[in-house]
Amino acid sequence: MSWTDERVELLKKMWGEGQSASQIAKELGGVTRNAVIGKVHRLGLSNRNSGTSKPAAEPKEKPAAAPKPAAAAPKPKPQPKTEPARPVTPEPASADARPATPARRQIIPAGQPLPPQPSANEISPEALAKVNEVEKKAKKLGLMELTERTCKWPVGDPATEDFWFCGLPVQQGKPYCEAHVGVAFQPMSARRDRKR
DNA sequence: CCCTGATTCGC
DNA sequence: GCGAATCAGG
Repeated sequence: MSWTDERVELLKKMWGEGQSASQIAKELGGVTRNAVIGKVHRLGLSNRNSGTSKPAAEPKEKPAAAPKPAAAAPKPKPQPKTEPARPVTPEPASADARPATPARRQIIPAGQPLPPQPSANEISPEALAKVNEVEKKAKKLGLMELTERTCKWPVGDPATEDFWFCGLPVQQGKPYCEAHVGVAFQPMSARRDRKR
């Protein structure tokens, strides 16, 4: 595959939209992300610097480094960092209004029976919200579909048809995705309750 | 381990 | 010019 006009334009477009090199490569097909990045650089549009701690030049070994050609290209439209914007959907699982009592909420709110909870039962509401949210977009994988890098957080009752594993990309090392890692690994501030 | 972009250098 | 290999960071 060669860099035809069209392909280059798609590259420019996608890069401008903030797509990653690998995504662009996938879209284009026939090229690797390396190729894309290389092309991006050659095109001189690698501008996506926004504070990456790397202002100074790398003191590698570059004898007689030619100064960058100060070709001033007319840039009336400085591509502002287009933030993809997360369409966060705050889904109030339960509209339990309690204005008079801002007290702590019950344990786990909505229906889903929480899986293997270490022992603690006080997980940050934020983490829980995240879990509830993430379960909506879970891959809902079956046991056989799990791999080394799919979240193995179980949801539902194993005795039911309504049972599946999260399946989202795990967080480096951990067996769970980010959201589930949040509720899985608690500081173990568990309080031995249930005084016989 | 997964991902990201950046750079180098033989082709 | 091209892009795999490599590097550097998250």
